[in-house]
Amino acid sequence: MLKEILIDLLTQAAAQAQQSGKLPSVTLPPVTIERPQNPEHGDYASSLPLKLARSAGTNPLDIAREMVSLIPATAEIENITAAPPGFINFTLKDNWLAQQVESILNAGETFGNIDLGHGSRVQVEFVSINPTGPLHVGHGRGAILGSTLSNTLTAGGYQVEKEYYFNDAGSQMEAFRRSLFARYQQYLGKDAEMPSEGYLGNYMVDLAKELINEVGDRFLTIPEVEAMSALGRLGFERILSQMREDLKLLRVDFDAWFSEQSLYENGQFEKVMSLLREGGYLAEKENATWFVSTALGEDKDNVVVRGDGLPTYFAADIAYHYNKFIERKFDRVIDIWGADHQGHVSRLKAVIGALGIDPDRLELIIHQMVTLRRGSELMRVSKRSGDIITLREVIDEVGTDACRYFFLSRSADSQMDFDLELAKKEAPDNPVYYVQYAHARIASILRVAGERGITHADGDVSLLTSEPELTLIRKLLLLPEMVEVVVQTLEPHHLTYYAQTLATTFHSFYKLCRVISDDQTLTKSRLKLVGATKIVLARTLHLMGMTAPDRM
RNA sequence: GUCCCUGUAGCUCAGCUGGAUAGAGCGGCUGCCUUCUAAGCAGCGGGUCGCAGGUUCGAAUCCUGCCAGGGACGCCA
Repeated sequence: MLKEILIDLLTQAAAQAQQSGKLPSVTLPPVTIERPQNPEHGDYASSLPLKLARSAGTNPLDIAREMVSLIPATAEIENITAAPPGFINFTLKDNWLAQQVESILNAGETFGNIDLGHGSRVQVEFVSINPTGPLHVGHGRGAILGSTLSNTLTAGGYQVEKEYYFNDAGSQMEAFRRSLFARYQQYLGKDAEMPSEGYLGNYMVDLAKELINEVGDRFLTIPEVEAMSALGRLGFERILSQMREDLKLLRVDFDAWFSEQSLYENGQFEKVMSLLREGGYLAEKENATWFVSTALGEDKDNVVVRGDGLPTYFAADIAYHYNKFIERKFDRVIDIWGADHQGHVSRLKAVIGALGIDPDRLELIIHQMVTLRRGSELMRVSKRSGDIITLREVIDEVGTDACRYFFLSRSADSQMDFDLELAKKEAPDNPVYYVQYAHARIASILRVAGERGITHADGDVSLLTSEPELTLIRKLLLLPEMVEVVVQTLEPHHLTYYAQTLATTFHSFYKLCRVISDDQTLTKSRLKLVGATKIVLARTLHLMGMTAPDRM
């Protein structure tokens, strides 16, 4: 990429300046290249002279001028200037920019790919909600974050595996089974009490009715423990498949569904516990087994095996992460969690460190909570109590594309209100349609050109010299840099900003430059440009998991 | 009490590994459809970047304290 070339040029110029004694031999700070916000400052800029000035004890502008004089001419760069107080600005050549249209057309949907991962294996684990009830909006946020990030990591040269971890063991599952059986009995006219920690939502009643329609009352006639377990299994499978459907509707899919239960069945849980025990990280106290994380600088110790002999969620998670890193040998693991799991981060990092795994290989994305409202009315989102608005209802009401865009346009760090009324009311003005409209407009131009029998394979891109054309090309060329930003920060929300500015640039170009005109050669050149723009818009939308419609 | 996230335009939010006049969308006000989609374009107005200190040539961005909102501190997950 161009950025690397510029960094090389700067590094060499600095070294040369030092050799010739024009610049004191101080250690070079990391050479960084920025994109200036003011176009008058060129396409790229570096503040290296300003950073060098302190240690060198010289005037930054003098350093900038000296370095500028040492940077050789290249095919891409029109000019390099030193600007006060000590920036070096690079401006690209118009004809080089124009030629990039051909590169984009040749690359097609691979344009934007940039090999940062070199094929290393990264696992992205997300959603991973207990299959004890329907998904709600908060889960949707994690789902869209995860799927978009995965798409982008793939574009960034990583081999990505998307995984859903489901807790089919443990006390929540137990509470689910008992709740479901209670509802089942109640609906069949038997007196049964809901467990105190049970799932009270109406969906459990509906689920019980559905199952009765399917299997009748036969679970009343077999031993209760057996009935509960079998019925629970059916309910669990039903909820899991509903989740899959909801996620599919959101265009979120997974490569693997990982069962917590499997960790106990294949002995991995025991193996990890004995490893921790051998390492001296476990202690028996208060009738339970503890991971002594205080010895590793944590605030407190954590129970791994409870007094009743059952492992805690934390213990299962330890085994699960051991499985990810040691058994399956992922180079990097990214977990996406809601803010309510924040407190779990440091102890999990501590324990994988204790297992001899570099904690930096585990990266956590914690997204803040989502509150759902309809106007000023706050909607319930909790699973255990009462009625909820499900993710499914939100998708049906708002639509997949708008939903994805809405979740993606805010950083994971900010808590958000999902206002159904607003989302619906603003649907036609939603930025997602603005971006898609740009794509549809281009499709329309290409359609008209086709109808008129205009072929443009022989179009000459060097005719693209006007300001709106070059501005558009510059914007197109940012896509690989956006992919790089998202891969490095793990913040997919930058994509929405890019999509929006790209669409703006195109709409503006569209107004100023007529594509299909009497000038046949220019028409062909511009058809190439809008063709390239269509590719970049589509790619950006696809990275975000959205559709790129040809008509609107 | 401790830990994490947030506080930027009327509203919703970008910008935060320090850089050159603080941005976008929505809303408000003005213009623009004989020609490829007006779900569009151009322009105007709008800001003590929560508050107070500090570091720096330079702070919305980094550090400290305070205030406000959200989340977590469980032998739940």
